Amino acid sequence: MAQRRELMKGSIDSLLLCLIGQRPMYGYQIITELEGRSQGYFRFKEGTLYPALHRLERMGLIESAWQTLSRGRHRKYYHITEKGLRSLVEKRSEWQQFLAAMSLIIQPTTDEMG
Amino acid sequence: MAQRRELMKGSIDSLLLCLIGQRPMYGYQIITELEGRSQGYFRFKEGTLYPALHRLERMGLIESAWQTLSRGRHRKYYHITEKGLRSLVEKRSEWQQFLAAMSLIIQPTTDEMG
DNA sequence: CTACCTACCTAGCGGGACTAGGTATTATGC
DNA sequence: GCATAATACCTAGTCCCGCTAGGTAGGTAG
Repeated sequence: MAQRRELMKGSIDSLLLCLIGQRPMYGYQIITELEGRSQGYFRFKEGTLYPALHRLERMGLIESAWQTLSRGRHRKYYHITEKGLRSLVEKRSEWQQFLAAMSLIIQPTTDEMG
Repeated sequence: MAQRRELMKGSIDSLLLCLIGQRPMYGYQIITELEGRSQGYFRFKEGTLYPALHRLERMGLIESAWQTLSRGRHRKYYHITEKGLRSLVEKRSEWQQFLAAMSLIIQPTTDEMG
């Protein structure tokens, strides 16, 4: 069942903005953080995450800054922008509306069947 | 905001199975029915619906039967199959899990900020 | 130097929603 | 007769995006 993959579409940006909106994070950390917070449900592949981060940065919703740890070790931290914060509010609202519409249809129909 | 389009992916099949699972319906009817039940939220384009119906039929989740009204007028009614019913149960469960995972992340964070 | 972890990146594939166009019947209006 | 619009179906091609599969590079353990 590859339905989960499809369900992701349109939600990933909201998830990323949500996390980064709480505190600056780097890519690899986002993957483990998402898996932890969702109790194992979200397991982002790198090929999913990094392009998504680049897209968000291109759109000006997040910004990045390299941070060096020890010699040669480095991480790219992302933080949310003003525009990103506004977008996050909007995306949460979009999600709520979608949720409401879905639940109007998807209900378990305990008494409908002929 | 084209987010709505992406949110659809992975949900359309569930919506269609839900409707057809309640009673046989034809394509054009599904479009108006979905718009009505969702209070105007879902407005499927024909280029979205018909390919989706054909896909569901190819997968054996629904079956179709032509019905003639007056001379020349005809509708293709879809009804759900046994396999479709099982799939619907599964999809509803998938949706619930996705919903639970999303709500663990997407919450409005009233008290999180540093 | 092999293996695995961290940490980043990307070309290309696949699939699904949509665009834009088509067919055909019925009905209204000029 | 011709145009427009509603009902009712269909589909080739486009776009977007998650993912596959591969790469770079440093650090650590055997």
